[in-house]
Amino acid sequence: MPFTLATWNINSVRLREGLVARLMNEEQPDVLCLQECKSPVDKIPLEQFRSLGYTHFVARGQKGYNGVAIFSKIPMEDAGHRDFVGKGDARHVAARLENGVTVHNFYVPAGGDVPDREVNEKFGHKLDFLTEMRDWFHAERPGKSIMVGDLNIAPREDDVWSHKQLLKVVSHTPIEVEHLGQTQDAGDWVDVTRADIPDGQLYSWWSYRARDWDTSDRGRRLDHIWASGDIANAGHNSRILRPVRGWEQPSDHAPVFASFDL
DNA sequence: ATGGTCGTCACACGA
Repeated sequence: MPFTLATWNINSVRLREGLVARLMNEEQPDVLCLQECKSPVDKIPLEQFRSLGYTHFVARGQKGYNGVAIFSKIPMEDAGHRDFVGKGDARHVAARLENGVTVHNFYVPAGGDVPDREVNEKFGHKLDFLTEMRDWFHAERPGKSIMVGDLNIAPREDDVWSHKQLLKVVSHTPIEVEHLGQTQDAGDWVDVTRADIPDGQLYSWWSYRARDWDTSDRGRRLDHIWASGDIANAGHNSRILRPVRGWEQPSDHAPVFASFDL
């Protein structure tokens, strides 16, 4: 049974309820994973999403920060969550679809401005979070799984507008790329987006601070869809919906899509 | 080289 999955950092699900509904209406992903909901779970607007067919829902939330949610038209059960780095942050939730596929939804810490854990504890937190993900995936050996989210790292040279100018900018530093690579290897994860679209610049995030994000096009690919090796071949039709970044009062992230024939 | 913009929550803080 084929299905389509999307991941989107929404930057407040309450402020952008209408944009979420528009994406559901226009694109109809079977499963939609959101990050940065910035809302307690009991204040996430559900009614409109339910009326659009997204009758299944799991989430983790906290007031004002972080927050991850999975909306699905496919029946699914809560597959738990983990408090990486033990700060009580709502940065991970998992669900098991009725077809047996487990979906992990992550929001990796952004890491602050200075890429040095000695002077910026947020950068250390980001690296520690990735290390704990690596060790967990190594122990769990996930099979028949998809892992998505805002990983806040653009690993490849063609995942950023300027490799050279971003080498010392948090999200593209070698130590972050190394940590992300180890996390990917530990779970035998395949980068589905890049398996589908191996060549060329690819971005999912453009800063709010640019005068004209579309023209300057200084983007980064921070949002990812990975699949475990046993189902990675089923992934296809990957795409990033760049026009969504130009919708009214948008998130600074565009949604990333992939379909799976399973 | 610097500052540029958002969202949340009520003062800065995180991104």
